[in-house]
Amino acid sequence: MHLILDLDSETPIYQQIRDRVVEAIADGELAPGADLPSTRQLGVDLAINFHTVSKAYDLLRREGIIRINRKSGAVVRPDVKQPSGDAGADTDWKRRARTLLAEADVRGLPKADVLEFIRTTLHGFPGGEGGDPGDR
Amino acid sequence: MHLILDLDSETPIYQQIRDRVVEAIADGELAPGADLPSTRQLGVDLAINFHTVSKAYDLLRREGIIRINRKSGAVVRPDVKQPSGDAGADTDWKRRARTLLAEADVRGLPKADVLEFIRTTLHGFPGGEGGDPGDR
Amino acid sequence: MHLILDLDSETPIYQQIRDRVVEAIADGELAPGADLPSTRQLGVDLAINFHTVSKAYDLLRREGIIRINRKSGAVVRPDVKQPSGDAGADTDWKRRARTLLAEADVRGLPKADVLEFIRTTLHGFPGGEGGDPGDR
Amino acid sequence: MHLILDLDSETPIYQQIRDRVVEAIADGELAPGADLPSTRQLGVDLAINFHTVSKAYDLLRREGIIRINRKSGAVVRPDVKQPSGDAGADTDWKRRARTLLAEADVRGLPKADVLEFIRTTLHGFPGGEGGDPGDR
DNA sequence: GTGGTCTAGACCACT
DNA sequence: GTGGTCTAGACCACT
Repeated sequence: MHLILDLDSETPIYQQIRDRVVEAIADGELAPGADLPSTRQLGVDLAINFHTVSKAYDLLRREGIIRINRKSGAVVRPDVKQPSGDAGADTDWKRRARTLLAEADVRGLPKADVLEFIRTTLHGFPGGEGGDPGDR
Repeated sequence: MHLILDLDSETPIYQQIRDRVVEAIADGELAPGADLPSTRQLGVDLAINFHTVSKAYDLLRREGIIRINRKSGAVVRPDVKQPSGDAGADTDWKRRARTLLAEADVRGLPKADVLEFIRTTLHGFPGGEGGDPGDR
Repeated sequence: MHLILDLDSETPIYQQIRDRVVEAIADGELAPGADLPSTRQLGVDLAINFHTVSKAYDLLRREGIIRINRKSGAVVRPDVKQPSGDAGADTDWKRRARTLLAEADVRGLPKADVLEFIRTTLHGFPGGEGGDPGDR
Repeated sequence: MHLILDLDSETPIYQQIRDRVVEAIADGELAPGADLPSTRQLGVDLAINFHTVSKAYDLLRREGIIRINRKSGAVVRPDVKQPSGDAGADTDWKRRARTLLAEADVRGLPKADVLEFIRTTLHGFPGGEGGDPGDR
C-alpha cells in the first residue's frame, strides 16, 4: 500500500489516511484480512506523528472497516466488501452521493461523462458482482 | 427552495446550506439567474445566525456558483450548469467521487445498485446532457 | 455538575468523565439542552489535560448524548431521555445488563436486594414515566 | 457451556470469556464445583490462543469465582452464589449498576421496561433468593 | 473564547 | 512489538 498525503489540503491528514486505506481496499491492494502497517511504522513512512495514524485507524475501526488488536495490530476485516445491511449507513451514503452528483451537474460536467467516469472507476475495482453486463 | 438542516450532523451548518443550494440548482428549483433569499431572511427561517448563512453564500461564491451584490443580494450565476473548463476543480471532483465509490465498494454495495442509483439521480436533474447542447 | 475522578482506577479518565456526565444527566443535574463546561475549563477544574476531556466529550457526542459546536461549546442534546428507537443500542444495553446481573447472582447478592437497589436507583432519577405503580 | 465470541467487539476476548463463564454459572449451566474446559481445549474450540483463555481464567480466579489447580485444572468455586461479604466488591458492583441504569435513563428506555427486563433476567437464574436460604 | 488538529514523548497493558 | 492513555503545547478555524 503506497499512500500519498497532501499536507496542504484542508482535509485533515487522518481523514486522508482513512480515504486512501478505503481506496486501497477497493482497489484490491489491501485484501480482506490483510495486515495494515503498525501505527508507528506508517507514521515514520509518512513522516507524521503516530498519533495521527492512530486516529485514522480508530476511525476505520468505528466504521467497521478494520479490526485492531493490541497485540497483532490492525487488519482489514475479513467480511469487508460484503453487504452489512446497515440501512442508516446506506441512506447516508446515498445522501452524500446525491450532493456530489448535484455538484457535478451544477458545474456543467456532462451527464454522459460523469456516468462514464463512475462506470469506469467502479469496474476498475476487482470483484465480479454487479459487473457490466454488455453495455446495458 | 425548502431547506432542512440536521443540527446533529457532523457536517457544519454552513456546509449543509451550501449542499442544499447546490442540490436545489441541480433539481431546477433554483434556476440560473434566480435570487437567493437574503442572509438575514434565511437565518430567521432556519433559526440560525445570519453569519452562518453568509459563510455558506461566500463558499458558493468562491466556488463560482452564485454571485453576491451588496445591494441586490445573492443570485445564482447565469452561466451555471455550463462547463467551466476548470481542470483543477474537475480533478478534485473526480478524486472525491473515487473515494465515495471506493467506500460503497468496501461497504459491499453491489456495483449494479450503485450505478443504477447514480444513473437515476443524474437523470432526475432536468436538462439534456449537462451543459448547453448548442455549445458542444 | 460536580465530578469526582479516581485517578488510580483501571477505568480510563475519559471513560469516567463520560460515565459521570451520563449520571449527572440521569440525576437531573444536567438538564436536556444545558451547557457543559468547556473542555479547557473542565480540564483545569479536574486538574487533567483538556485533551482528555475532549476525548470524553467526543465519546458522548458519538453516543448521541451531547452536541458539540465549535463556537458555543458542548450542550446536552435536547432530545436526550427520549426513546431513540435504536434497536442495536437497546440490544447492547440488555446484553451488558444481563452480564452485570449474572455477576451479582454469582457473587451471592440476594435477588431481592439487587431488585430493590435497582428500583431505588431508577426511581431516584427525576421524570415520571414508568414510575412505581404502587408496589406492583 | 456453549460460548460464542464476537471478535469485532470492543470488549477484549478475555473479558468476553470471563463474562460468558459468569453467565453460565448464573444460568446453572456450570454448577458450583464443576470443571471448566482446559485452557488449551477451550482455545482450540474458540480458535484463539490459549494464553487468552488463561488470562480470562486468571481474572475469574482473582474475582473469587473459580479455583485453578495446576494439576486438575479450573473448577467453579463450590461457595459461589453465596454472599462473600466483600463490601468493596459490593460497592463497586453498585457503582457500575448505577452507571448502566443512568445510561438507560438517558437513552430514554422507560423505567418500567428496564425494571421488567431486570426482574425477568434475575428470575431466569435458578435458585431461590441468591445465597443459601438456610444461611441467612 | 470555543473546539479541532497535529506534534512529541512518556508510560502502560497485552502478547 | 503492538496499540491505548495521558500530558503538554502549538497553531488553526469559526464566531
